[in-house]
Amino acid sequence: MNQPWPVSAAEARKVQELLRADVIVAPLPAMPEFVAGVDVGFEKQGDGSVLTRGVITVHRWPSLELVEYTIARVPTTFPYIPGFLSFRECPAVLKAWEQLTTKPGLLFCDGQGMAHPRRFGVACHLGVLLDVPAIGVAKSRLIGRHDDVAAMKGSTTPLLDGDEVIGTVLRSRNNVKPLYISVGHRVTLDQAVELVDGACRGYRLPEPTRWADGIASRRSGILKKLPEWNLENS
DNA sequence: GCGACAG
DNA sequence: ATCTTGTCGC
Repeated sequence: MNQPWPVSAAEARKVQELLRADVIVAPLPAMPEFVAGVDVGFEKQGDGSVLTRGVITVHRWPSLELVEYTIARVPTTFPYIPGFLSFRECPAVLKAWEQLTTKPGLLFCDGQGMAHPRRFGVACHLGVLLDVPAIGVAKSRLIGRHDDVAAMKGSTTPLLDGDEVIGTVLRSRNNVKPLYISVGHRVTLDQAVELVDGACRGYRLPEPTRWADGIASRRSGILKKLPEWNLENS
C-alpha cells in the first residue's frame, strides 16, 4: 500500500489493468456494525498550489447515526482525467483511513465502481487497496447506456456497456436526478442497490455519502450538526 | 477529426 | 471539484 504512486495516465492505466484482477464480486456475508461515507474536496492555497481533502464519516448500521469522522489533507499531485479519478483522490482518503479509530466494514464511495472503462473506478480502487467491501455511488454517468428511469423513488434500470451490465441507475428520491450504482468490492450489484436504497433517508444521497459530501464540500447545513463545531476544527 | 467525459 | 444569489416547487 505504499508503492510509488502513478504520475501519468499511462502509468495509472497499467495499475488499473493490474489491480482490476483483485476486485471480488461476491455477496457481503453479513451486514457490518459500521459503514462509512467517503468523499473528497479541494482547497486552493494562496501560492496557487492545491490540497486534496479526504473525508471519511463512520455510521452505525442500521441507524446510520454518525459515530466518527476524519479529515486528511495532502498535496494534490494527479490531475483530473475522466477514467483516472482515483489516482487524484485516493491518497487523501487512505490518510483519512489511517486516522480512524473505528474501521468500517463497508464504504459508500463518491464515484463509479465497475461502471468504468476498465471496470476499475475509485470504489474498486479503494476497496481493493483497503480490502474492505465498497460500493460506487456516482451522481452522474461516466460510461454506459440506459433507458429512462421511472420518476418514482426506488425505480431502477440497468446500466449497460454493450451487452454487459456494469451498474444500476437508481431513482433514490422522487423527481430528482438518479444515482449511478456499481460494485466496488466484495458486494454484488443487487446488494449494492439494496444497501444504497436502504441508506437513503429522504435525500437524494444515502446518509453516509451525504455526510461525507457535506463535510468535504464544507456545507454549513451539515457542519453545524457536527458534535463540536464551535471550535477551530476542519 | 469530433464528441463524451465520475469528481 | 470550484467559482456564486436568488428563486421555483413540493
